[in-house]
Parts: sequence; C-alpha cells; structure tokens
Amino acid sequence: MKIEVGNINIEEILFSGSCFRAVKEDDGSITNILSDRVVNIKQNGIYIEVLSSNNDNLEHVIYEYFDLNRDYNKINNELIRKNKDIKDMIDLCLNYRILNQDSFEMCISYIISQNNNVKRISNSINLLCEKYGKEILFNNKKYYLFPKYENLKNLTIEDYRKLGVGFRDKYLVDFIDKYPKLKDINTLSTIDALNELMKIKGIGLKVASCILLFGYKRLDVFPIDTWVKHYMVDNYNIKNDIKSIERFAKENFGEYSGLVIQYMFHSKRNLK
DNA sequence: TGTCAGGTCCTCA
DNA sequence: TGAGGACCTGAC
Repeated sequence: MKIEVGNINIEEILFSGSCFRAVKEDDGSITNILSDRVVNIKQNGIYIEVLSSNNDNLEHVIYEYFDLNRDYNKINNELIRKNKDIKDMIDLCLNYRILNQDSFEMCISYIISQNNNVKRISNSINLLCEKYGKEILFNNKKYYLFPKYENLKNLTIEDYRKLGVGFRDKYLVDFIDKYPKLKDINTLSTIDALNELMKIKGIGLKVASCILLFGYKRLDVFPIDTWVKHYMVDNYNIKNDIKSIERFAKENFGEYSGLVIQYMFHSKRNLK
C-alpha cells in the first residue's frame, strides 16, 4: 500500500532510540513489529510503500503510529515564537515525529532500559517476544508480536532472568503484579500519571516520563537522563541537577518539553 | 581487563 | 533529605 506521509524521515524516526524492534533490511527497507502486525516500509520521498502481515485499517494504523495527524508545523512555530534561540535546532528536526507505541510494551521496554545499552535492551525484548509473543509468518520469516499481559502474568523472576534482563527481573515481576490494579493512565493528569507509574518498583521519574511520552502521547513530560543533563548544562548554562533542569524545561518549553528533548537528541545526531 | 550503558533502590549520616 | 554505592551483563 502506498501512503503519502509528507516531509518525514522514517529511518531517522525509527532509529532515534525510542523503538527497540525495527530492523533495516538489505534492500534499504525497514521491518518493524507493531502491536498487532509486522510491517515492512520503504520510503520514497513523501511516500512510503508498506507491506504488512495484516492489512486491516493499515493506513490509519500507520498514521497513528507515526503521529501524522498532529500538526507539528504549528507546534514548532509556537515553540520558536516563545524561544527564538531554538529555531536552528528545530530546523534540523522538521522530519522528526514522536512514535505512538503500545503502552504495555513501553512499560516493559523502558523498565529493561535502565542503566542498560540499546543492543542489550533489544536482545532482551526480542527474546521475551520469541518466548511469550504470538508468532506471525511474514515474507517467509517468523516474527513475534509483543506478549500481552495474559502471556506474562505467571512468569517468575527466574523466567525473566533467562532473558538477560539482570537485576531488572524483580521490577518486571512487580510491574506485572501491579498492572491490573493500575488506574487508567489516560484519565489522569500528567503529574498523577507519573506518580501512578512510579508506584511500581524499578520505575523512577525518567522511565515513567519515557512511558508517558512514547506510550501515552504526553508531550509535556521531560525524560531527563545523563545525556540530557549534559546537553542542558552545556547549552543553557543551567545547574547540573534535575530540579533546575525540570524548572527550565517547564518555563521554556511548557506542554512540549518532551518533544523538545527528542529534538535535542535528533538535532545532535543530524549534526554528526 | 576495566569501564560503561538513555536509572533506580537502598542505606546511612 | 540527599549523597553515594550496588546492581546484571554484554559491548567496546
């Protein structure tokens, strides 16, 4: 299916660090696993050619996943109007979008991500999917969907340890244990949603912020990791502590703080 | 061989 | 209340 996506760069978005399962193929296309299907995407200018294991509602699914219904031009103009000094950075990110990923998958992925590297995070997630996710045959190859709560509810610490998640095994057990009792995050304010997620062992402010940003479309969170800390201290001359950085982001970027942090990553990559 | 990785928890002062 | 060490393990 051919879909017009406009001025975005699929490869840069999928490999920007928030998606752990996309794979680049020899022909330049990218295969990725969404919550209910496998997709293979090849970009040609403002169009993408999508092959999928499931064609139901495919255009809508792609639009949602790449956040194509949101008016980024409007947001960018608003950000630049308030902060003229970030125009150059935003100009490097006009082809970037925040992915809308499955919230359950984001919770588990970002619990695994703490104090970890991307390669190892991907390995653990792929192992988890292979063992407990639904098998899908696509292009004569086996793929595995991310497991559902029901597939994981009886797993033990030892089961997780076998996936190479290390000390995060007990965090995953605690998450699955508390998951059915969690309040509906979509009905909560961002502050309440952060606090609700942080009731789970192994979810601190950074992981909770990432979950809200990539799993719940909340652009007003600011996931501050060591990298963002360095960037903010170097570029904005702020004190090197989370509270100062948080205050600065809130005052300057407001409801789009999370998006601006992603722009910081993305522009830095584009400058390299 | 040692350090580090897109943090969080726990202990102790 | 906050500073600092411990934590799995594979990549570099």
